[in-house]
Amino acid sequence: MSTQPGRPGRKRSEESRRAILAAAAELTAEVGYASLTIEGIAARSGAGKQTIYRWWPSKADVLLDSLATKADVHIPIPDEGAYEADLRAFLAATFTLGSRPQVVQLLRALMAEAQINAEFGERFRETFLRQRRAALGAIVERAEARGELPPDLTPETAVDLVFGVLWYRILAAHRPVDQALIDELITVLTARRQR
Amino acid sequence: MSTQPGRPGRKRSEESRRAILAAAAELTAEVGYASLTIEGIAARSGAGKQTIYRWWPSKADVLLDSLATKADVHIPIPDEGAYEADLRAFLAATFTLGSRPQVVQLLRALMAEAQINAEFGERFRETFLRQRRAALGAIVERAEARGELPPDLTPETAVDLVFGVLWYRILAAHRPVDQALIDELITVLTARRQR
Amino acid sequence: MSTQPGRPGRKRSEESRRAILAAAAELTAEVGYASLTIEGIAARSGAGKQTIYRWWPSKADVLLDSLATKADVHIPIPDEGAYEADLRAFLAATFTLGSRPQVVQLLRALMAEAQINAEFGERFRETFLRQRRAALGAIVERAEARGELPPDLTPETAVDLVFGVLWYRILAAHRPVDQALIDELITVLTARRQR
Amino acid sequence: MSTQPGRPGRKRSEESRRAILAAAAELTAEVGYASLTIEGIAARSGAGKQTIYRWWPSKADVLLDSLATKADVHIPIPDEGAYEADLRAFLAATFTLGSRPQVVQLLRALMAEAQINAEFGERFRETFLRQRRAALGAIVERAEARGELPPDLTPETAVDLVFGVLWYRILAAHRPVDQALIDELITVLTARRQR
DNA sequence: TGTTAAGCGAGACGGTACGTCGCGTCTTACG
DNA sequence: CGTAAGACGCGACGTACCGTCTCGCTTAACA
Repeated sequence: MSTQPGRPGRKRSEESRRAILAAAAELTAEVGYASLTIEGIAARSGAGKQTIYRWWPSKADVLLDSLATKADVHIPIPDEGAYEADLRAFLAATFTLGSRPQVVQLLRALMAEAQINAEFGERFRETFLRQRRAALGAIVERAEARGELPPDLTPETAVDLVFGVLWYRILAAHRPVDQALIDELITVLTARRQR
Repeated sequence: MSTQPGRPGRKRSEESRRAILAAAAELTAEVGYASLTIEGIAARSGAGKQTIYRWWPSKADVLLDSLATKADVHIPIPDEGAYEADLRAFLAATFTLGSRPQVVQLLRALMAEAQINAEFGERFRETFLRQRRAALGAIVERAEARGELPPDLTPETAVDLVFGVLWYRILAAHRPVDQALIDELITVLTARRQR
Repeated sequence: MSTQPGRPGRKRSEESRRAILAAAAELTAEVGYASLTIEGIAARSGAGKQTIYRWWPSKADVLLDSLATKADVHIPIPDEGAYEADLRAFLAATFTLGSRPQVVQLLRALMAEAQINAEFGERFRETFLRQRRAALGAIVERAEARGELPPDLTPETAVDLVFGVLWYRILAAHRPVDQALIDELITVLTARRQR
Repeated sequence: MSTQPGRPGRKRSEESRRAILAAAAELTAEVGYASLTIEGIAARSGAGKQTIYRWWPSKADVLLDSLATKADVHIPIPDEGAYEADLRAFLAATFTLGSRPQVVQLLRALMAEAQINAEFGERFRETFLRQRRAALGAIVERAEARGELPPDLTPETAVDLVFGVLWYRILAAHRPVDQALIDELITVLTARRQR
């Protein structure tokens, strides 16, 4: 995706790159993903279509790149020593993100495209989804090693449960993720409630 | 969507309807949802495009209709008296469905379209998703009334958890749903294990 | 190029056809053949690009069709009984046509395209050029039968000489064809001058 | 079009120039003028596009230059003292050239471009066509001064007749120029036969 | 012997048009 | 009035080249 410096020929224009990512994000917010077109992005950004096709294989990849640009999308792996605190921090961070309508709209579009376009699906899973799973996975595995996970609940399934609800609310239920859900999730994912 | 009987003119052709639904399902399996087109369905089924547009608002609606045609998609609400048995029956039925690749492919396409096309999304949620939620919801609410649900777990969230994992595995993880997951889900959704 | 009447489906739109031919001729006059585009013709005529591609294989074919539309392009084969009179009539008609700048511009473009695009060249020769050759050819062959052609001049070459000068003036010399040239040509093509 | 000698900087690369002219000629023969592109010439010749644009205004000018490179394209003005001998020599030389398919293909392309691109047309006429006219013109004018031209045939028209047939056969008739035509032309252009 | 300036291959850039695909609408003739 | 057929206006696709613009490098003439 980037040009080595020691080569002949004009360098990739960083200005165009930024303009394209910005235009794509704006247009998605304005007209929706279904009406988003490469031609529209080119026109809005002042770039030529070829410049977009040169660097991204599809409009979804432009959006994926644009999403990565937004700073707060990167969720750190919390490690405060305590399982529940880590979990709470992770969920809070993730769900804060989920409360921004523009980001949610983007996530819905990307997940949809991933279903329809297998190659993009691969990229989406490998880059975006995997990172998120890894973050929560680290927390949960640490907990399991300390025996803080409920018995009969593998770390894998625990992670599936969390992301499952999160995505289900975004994709199917259209209900916001709130504090109550966080509490319930923590109840489900910790052994403490057994008494 | 249907023709009143007591009126002049030719009646809707049941033959065309079936051919269209079949062609749509076949083509989705063969070329994928992204490459599915109304023109393609018309050509394969021998119908005119107008006939399709007359009875369905979009290609996704044709597929949704085609899905409803498949017999075993209709999941009954089990009521064997015992919460865990009901739950197990529901999960088994649902997950059996999820093990048929063609059905899974269809579900992925419809869920994707629901993200991209708001009007279809509405129809998809109202007809397809709601029925399923209602089935599981009935079971879980019965359990709650009997105090068989874990404390701090509302019926709503319990249902979200189940469908969340199911859809997450279909849409994001691409891992099959197996017996192990069913057992874990039952563990999470019943209070009994706490002691 | 035409639709049989006894078939299903919408008929070819005669209105579109006319609008396209007119737009093509106008645009050629306004911006020149080099800047003539199918998109431009579509925009000006209010037709879709596909409609143009459906009926004509290239922009040159549209122009060729448009040329055939102009009434006075059709040159009759004169037969007044006398060779020189017939010849004079044919040359006058042909050269009158050659004095209309728009037609000349069109002819130059078509002849150019015929050099560059072999398939169009074939069509241009078979439809347009051949008819003209046939007209003059009839006159000259009649004259030869009566021994009115100069000795050692085959009818073929006689026709080549006439169209040669005509096209050469149009394509290479950019000089108008005038009465003097007609007189000289008649001198060359008749045996009378021999004395 | 050429670099002044007394200045700093790298000199024009003769090697590139030759490679470009050769590539252009080869490609025209291989894919035809319509598919000839500046990018193609650059790729084949190993030159950069900028180098081509620096020295030639269009692909047709490259070909015109390439044509001038071919040795036998330069037709001398014969002067053997006798009109008919000069004429015969000129026609033979010209028509020999016309029997080389590659040269003919080039001439067709250049004449076509001259119709379409006015500026190139000007250059083509001023450099290429004018020289040829001058050569034949000299012969014919000499003959006229000696009274060897048929009466009522101006030198101008005589030259038009010759080049007319030549180009007509190349552009429109696609028939080779043969000895018979030469004989007929000489008959037409000399007064001798009249008696 | 450096400095300066032009030419060079490479290749990204903003554009324009291409020819194709599919949309959703609209006649047709037929049942 | 429903139906298969198919033309229509439309909009976007992804591609090909255009002519221009950096890049880093090479090659000369001049200081």
